[in-house]
Amino acid sequence: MKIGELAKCSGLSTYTIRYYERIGLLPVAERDAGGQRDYDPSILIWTEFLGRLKTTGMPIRDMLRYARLREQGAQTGLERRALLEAHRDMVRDKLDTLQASLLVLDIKIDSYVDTEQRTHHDETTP
Amino acid sequence: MKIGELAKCSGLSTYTIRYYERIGLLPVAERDAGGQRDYDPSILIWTEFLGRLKTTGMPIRDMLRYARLREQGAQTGLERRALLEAHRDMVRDKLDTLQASLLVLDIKIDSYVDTEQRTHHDETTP
DNA sequence: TCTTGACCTAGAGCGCACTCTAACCCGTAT
DNA sequence: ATACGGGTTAGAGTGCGCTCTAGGTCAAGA
Repeated sequence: MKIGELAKCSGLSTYTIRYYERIGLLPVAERDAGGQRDYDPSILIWTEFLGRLKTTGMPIRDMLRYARLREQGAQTGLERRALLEAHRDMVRDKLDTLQASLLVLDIKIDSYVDTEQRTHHDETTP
Repeated sequence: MKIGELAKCSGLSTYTIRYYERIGLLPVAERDAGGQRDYDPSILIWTEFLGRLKTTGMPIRDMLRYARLREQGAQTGLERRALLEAHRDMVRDKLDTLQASLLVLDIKIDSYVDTEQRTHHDETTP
């Protein structure tokens, strides 16, 4: 699997894939006879996991910590788990504040709806 | 209320307050005799609302759209409402994907826990 | 009077996460 | 043979959202 195909499958751009390799988020890729990157499809498991860390808001530097631990093998399991648990707690917090803000947003929107039903608005709120 | 106090109350830095005024997110502040910004406490309602848009991930350029509409007065209500509704939908989506990712994260963490109970790990997953 | 601390401006700098450019190489189809 | 559609590199550029610096003003307290 060449870089273009990995790009399609993973949703990352080829630029990003090379960038991730440069900084150590992706393992240094094997090369084919012509010197081009040649990926084992199992890389997709890793890119998908990275994507999940990313959508949950983990900064690259933390993914990097995880990636380095992973490369050091099984004895880093405890540390990786701790990293993930800390991250999970962060995600839960984010989820809570997001939920709270959603409620406020709904109330705000309702107030606009109300305002349109009466036909004037006092503008004392944002 | 001077800029330092607003900073304390709003959680924004004085840098950020001046920056927000520069770009139009905050109204151009009144000045006291000495030429220093002098805020009416009602500004806090607006900064709090901005904070909510920010924590829900609205980019500054959209907050700016909202702020400009607000300055144009009551007849922009419909447009503001539409903006907010679009944003709310975005937040709901984000909430859903975050929730899904949280589940995956939990499963992953559980797998680390299992792995530690057995005393070896096959490392076929991230 | 002098110092301190908070304020002012214009503009530069920063950290993040990409994203692109320029110049080159390689294999395949025409 | 040559053109094309991939790939390669090092390094520069981008967009976002601040954050800070330099050099100055101003009011109040010792």
